[in-house]
Amino acid sequence: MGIKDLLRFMKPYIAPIHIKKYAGKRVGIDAYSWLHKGAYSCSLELCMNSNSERKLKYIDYFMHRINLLRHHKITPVVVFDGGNVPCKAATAEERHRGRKTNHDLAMAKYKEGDIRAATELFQRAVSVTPSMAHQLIQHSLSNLEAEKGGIAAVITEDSDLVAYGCQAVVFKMDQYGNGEEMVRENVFNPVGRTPSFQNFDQELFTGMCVLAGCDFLPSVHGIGIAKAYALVSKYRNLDRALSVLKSQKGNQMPEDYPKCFKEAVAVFQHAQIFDAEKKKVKHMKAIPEKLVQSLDGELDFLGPEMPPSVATAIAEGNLDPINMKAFDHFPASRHHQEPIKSQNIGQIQRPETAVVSAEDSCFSLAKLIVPLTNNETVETTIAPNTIPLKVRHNNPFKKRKDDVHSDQIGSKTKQVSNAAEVEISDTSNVSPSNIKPKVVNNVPSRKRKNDIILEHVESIGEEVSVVTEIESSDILCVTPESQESVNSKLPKGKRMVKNEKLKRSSFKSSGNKNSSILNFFSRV
DNA sequence: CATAGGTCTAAAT
DNA sequence: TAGACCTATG
Repeated sequence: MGIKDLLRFMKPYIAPIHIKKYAGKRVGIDAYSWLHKGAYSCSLELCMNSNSERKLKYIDYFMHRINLLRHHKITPVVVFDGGNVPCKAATAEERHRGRKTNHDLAMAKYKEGDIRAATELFQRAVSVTPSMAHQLIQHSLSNLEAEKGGIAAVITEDSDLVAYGCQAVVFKMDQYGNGEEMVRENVFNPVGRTPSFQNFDQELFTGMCVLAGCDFLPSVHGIGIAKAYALVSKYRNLDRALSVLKSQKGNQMPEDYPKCFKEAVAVFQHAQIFDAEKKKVKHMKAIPEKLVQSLDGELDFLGPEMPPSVATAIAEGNLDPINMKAFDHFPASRHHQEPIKSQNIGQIQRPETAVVSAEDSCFSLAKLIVPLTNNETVETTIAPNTIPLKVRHNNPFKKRKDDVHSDQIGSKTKQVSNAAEVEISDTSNVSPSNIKPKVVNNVPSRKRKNDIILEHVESIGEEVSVVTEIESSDILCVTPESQESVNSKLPKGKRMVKNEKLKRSSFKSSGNKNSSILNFFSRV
């Protein structure tokens, strides 16, 4: 997902930061990435629909991070993405037909008053088109600027956010608030950085992203981020870049690529969002008449039309945007009436779920933006037990030896699932037997026979890398102790070294001196 | 050099 | 399963 290779390409513009940089600001949060990650800590309970406390561990995870932000005086604007499935790479032709058919059928049902059937059909339309809810969230995140005091940055794992034009995007924020940031302004006002985007504007940049291949449209064969950049950079105009590309590719370019291209770009620019004040769906940015014409008046790629009543219900968290059913009424015991306090970062609050301010919330279609400020009345909006989590076994933050030489942060992209819903699949994948961690802490059950156990690394706040010839089956466990000691315990030929270049990517230094896990290692 | 396609591996406490 | 890494191929 996201824009293929974008983060790697943009590496010169990505730098480590601590989230406290955004003290006093509003920061958007792509809630699903945290939900997914948090769900790993209690996947078993979720899968088995256990009643134990542990089942709500993911709330702790989420709230811990929310509290972290609030501790740093940041106003979190949490966005729940109700979208589903990334679009499959069906041909554009099929996509269009399917969408049209389902859309028509859905509209028919809707007129009959059968909202549920209609929305089911709408979903099919959506599933073959870009997941609109997903886009909307992101778009709203990036453009709330004028409306609600602005979103200074968005925390996400999804490289798409850059294409949407967020002011700043923070990727891979960890539990201490360390992350990797890309600031829009730095991209467009570069000082001697390569690649240069000095002559780009947001539209050109977005066009480049689409050309390189995005969730909504695969790239033309042979075109990747580098060529996309070259094209846009050279012609400085999307239409011209497109026609040059067409002349180069001939019929290697799908017939409707230009049309799809325009739609994809438009999705990044003009998503529908829910206007919290007027309580209806609107376009984030007006669609120019010119665009309407060039698209033949068809705008359904931006998502189905939604009547204000439905949109409002979704936005207020009363209606599941996926199945269009009302959420169950929660048991009274699950309600949390106390306002959230911003102090006490260590203590995790347990509102069962998202907290929403009635008067200050704003959201877009199929998602919820939840501002948290100190003195609001809070209200539970989505019960965890009614929103099953779809757990994906992905790996957003993999670090490898190759990252080490880089001055920049790792190039990985993110993964944000669009699933708003919910089943946890395949428990076997998360069972210990299938986990082969490269680095583990000293949880006994995780130890393996041939583990190399390192008792201590002295200065845990210092970056250290392990450069060894570790067998792939070896697991390295490192806890605080001296480096010498570490080396003495390593098998022959293996040693632990300090590596300057690891400084940023290797270690979560701030905040937690008790951390006992050296969370980086290299394998040769 | 850039891309496409295969292979490998995963989050959290 | 998706993403990140690796590499054969153009």
